[in-house]
Amino acid sequence: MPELPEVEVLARHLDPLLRGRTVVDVDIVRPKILLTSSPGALQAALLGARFTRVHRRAKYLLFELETAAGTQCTVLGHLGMTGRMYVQPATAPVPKHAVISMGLGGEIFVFEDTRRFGRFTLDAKCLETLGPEPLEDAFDGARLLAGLRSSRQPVKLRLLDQSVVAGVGNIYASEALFRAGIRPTRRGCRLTLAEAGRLCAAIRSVLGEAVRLGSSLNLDWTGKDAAGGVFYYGAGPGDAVERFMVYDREGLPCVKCGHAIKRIVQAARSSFFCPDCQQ
DNA sequence: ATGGCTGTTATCCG
DNA sequence: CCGGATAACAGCCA
Repeated sequence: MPELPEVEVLARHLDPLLRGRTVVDVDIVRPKILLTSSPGALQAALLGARFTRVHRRAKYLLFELETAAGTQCTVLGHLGMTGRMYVQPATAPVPKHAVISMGLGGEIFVFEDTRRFGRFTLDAKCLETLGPEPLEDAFDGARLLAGLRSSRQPVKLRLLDQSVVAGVGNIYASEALFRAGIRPTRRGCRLTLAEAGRLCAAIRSVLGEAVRLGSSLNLDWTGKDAAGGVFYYGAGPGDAVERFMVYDREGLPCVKCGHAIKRIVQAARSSFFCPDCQQ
């Protein structure tokens, strides 16, 4: 489920559920998700620790804890492509693809991830190279343009580079470029300041709207019933919420001009755009 | 049913 | 150094 809005909505969901709760049991099912932290080190940090805050940076969930020893500690969670996190009753069966679970006394905090691209780790190195948070004031057209100019890549691929702007993924990159009227194949370093300003505004609006929409919905966090209703909201059966304007709409009419949406492949990933609105 | 596709990203090669 | 390809995985769809 993981781009900035989905991670932000999840952090807001988990914060009140976990804050103040104490970890009484830890089950690390897939130690590969720990990166460089050892299972023993993570176990030691978590066992007896109390959650003090859950928040987000880029696509990472940040779990702030006060350890049993009384020290402050941050655990990073990343959902990869298919990660989910939720709190379930202790009596419910732990899901097939659980990678780690933590007993909270009466309830269990579960991280499940079928493709196992996710992470749950004490290793904070991956935060060091992240670019600006797109929803913060410091992110503007000039800041974005500076990032776009650091290579000759197509602008779509620049947006996926987390050191340029943090939290944009494959779906919202296409959506933002559509809103800004910029073709994904344009070299990022060739954009004008005015175009970068439009793209910056488009990124902020598309991410901001998705956070607001996701926060307003009553989501099924386990996703067991609906066909993936939690992620990229509006996919649920009978749900009339508009989803995307170009992503996954190859051949369908552009919502603005009616021309058929095109799909191209860039760095082995699909990009979608309107050939008329995005010259 | 086989192969191509999927919301991520670290690493490997040319 | 740069940028594209691949690998890490499992499931879904045509």
